[in-house]
Amino acid sequence: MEESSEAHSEEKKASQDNKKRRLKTPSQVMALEKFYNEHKYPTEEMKSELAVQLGLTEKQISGWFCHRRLKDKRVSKDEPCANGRQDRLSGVIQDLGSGLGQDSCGSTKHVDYRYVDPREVESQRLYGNDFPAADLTSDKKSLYTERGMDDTSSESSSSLQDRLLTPIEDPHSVETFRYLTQDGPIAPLSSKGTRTMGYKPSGYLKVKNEIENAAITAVKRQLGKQYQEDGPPLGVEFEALPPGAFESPIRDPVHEPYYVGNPVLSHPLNISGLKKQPSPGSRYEINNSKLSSKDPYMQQEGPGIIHGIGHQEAKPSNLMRQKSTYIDHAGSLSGRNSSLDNYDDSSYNNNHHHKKSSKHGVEGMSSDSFHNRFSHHSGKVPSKQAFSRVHDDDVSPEIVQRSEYFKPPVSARNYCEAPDMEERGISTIMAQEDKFFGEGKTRKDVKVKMKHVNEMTVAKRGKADFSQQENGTNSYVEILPHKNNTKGSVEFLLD
DNA sequence: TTGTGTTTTATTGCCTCC
DNA sequence: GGAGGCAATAAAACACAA
Repeated sequence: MEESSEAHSEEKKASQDNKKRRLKTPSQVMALEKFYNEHKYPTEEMKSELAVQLGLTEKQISGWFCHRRLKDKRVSKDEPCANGRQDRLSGVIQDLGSGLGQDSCGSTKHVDYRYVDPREVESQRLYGNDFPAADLTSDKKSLYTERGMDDTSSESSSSLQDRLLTPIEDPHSVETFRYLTQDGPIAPLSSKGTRTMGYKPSGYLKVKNEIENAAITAVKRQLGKQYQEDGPPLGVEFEALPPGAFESPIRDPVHEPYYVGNPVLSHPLNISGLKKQPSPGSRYEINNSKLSSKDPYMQQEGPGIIHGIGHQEAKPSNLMRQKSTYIDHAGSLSGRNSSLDNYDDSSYNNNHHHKKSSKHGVEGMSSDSFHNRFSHHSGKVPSKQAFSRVHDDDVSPEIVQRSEYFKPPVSARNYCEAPDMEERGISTIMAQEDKFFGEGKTRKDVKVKMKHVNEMTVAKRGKADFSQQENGTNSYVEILPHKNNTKGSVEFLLD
């Protein structure tokens, strides 16, 4: 009797919980944002898969995307979007005067010149594979600009944040694209989506060149110097810049102290050292060693954090301000030894578990389900069991440990997750992030730290003082950003 | 601790397209 | 007519200042 009534009450409670508005977990939001970056208009199949992945209903997914688009639009509308506004990604001053504006995820109803039909853009992405070889190269470039343009939006919250990453993300998004379309489950599934997504050089592509020119020009101007045609290749480990790699400066005393583009470039040791030979006994090393055997991704590159932070730094400080909440994650980076690292699982569980409704019962994702889904799965929707979702309170120590790398910037509002992260298993990040958010630390606490880090990095950039990097005590936050910048703004510039 | 403002989520209605 | 999307609205969750 008691049991039944108890069960009944629980059922009732669950039912009420379901009615109640429930916040998406950070991991869910992250996954959604991530997906949103790739597909602003997901197909039915995508939605359902996403729903399965995240333990949400399709309705919720649809609603979320809908609101997300609205948010994008709203934000972009709020933004004056004046010509020459700075690209949040790379600090590139975009030439909006060319008429390319930034697409918000905008509705097709809007004829605002700033909007580029997202569906069109997306279709181009989806069919990137179909591009002529010649186009592919240029398209790679275009992707950067596209994203840049595509990023108008979200100043606030996640959208902006992730978009800040886009340039860096882009190179990977190309890849993402590949797996999404070639062997990923998405493309084959998107019967509807693909149906209307034939590639037609219209809209954005029409003005692509203009965009590129404007962006490149802006970047060059910002850098204050020009690369030579045979400058160092980007996107790879940099050797010391060859003497005379640059042409004479473009008389901009203000940027004089800067190394061209990215100071880090001139300090290859910093990058490689960071990536390959972290200080002995460092957390990174420990994690890396652990990861190396299990996570091939981690072997390819440094922690996703690297990129994430870089994005943040690339972002204008005024933008950084907003939604500092998520920046906090990055902040935790610098304080690897801080208590932030010492959170325990129970905190999170206590904080969040009680809020969860019984409907889904799953907040996190299996450690690599998301990633696998959209990258390696052959297009078949795995069974639910296959996802073996990680319950919030079921985050295995291993996962948690692995995730520590990504602790920082993955979040809805400050989506600084690196492109790597995207490919390395969002779920891993998600698990970690959920955990992170769940830890007893308040966002406020973390925020302070992050702020500090940001200020440091900004100041550092201004001074072009890299001595700290050389002393070996540098934090990821301090160095990584530069690398990001390199990839984000310079790479495409030179590419 | 509380009040207030902001953000996020859910719902509903209308519109457009197929 | 159904599906999908946008827009408006309400309400919950959250952040923050006093």
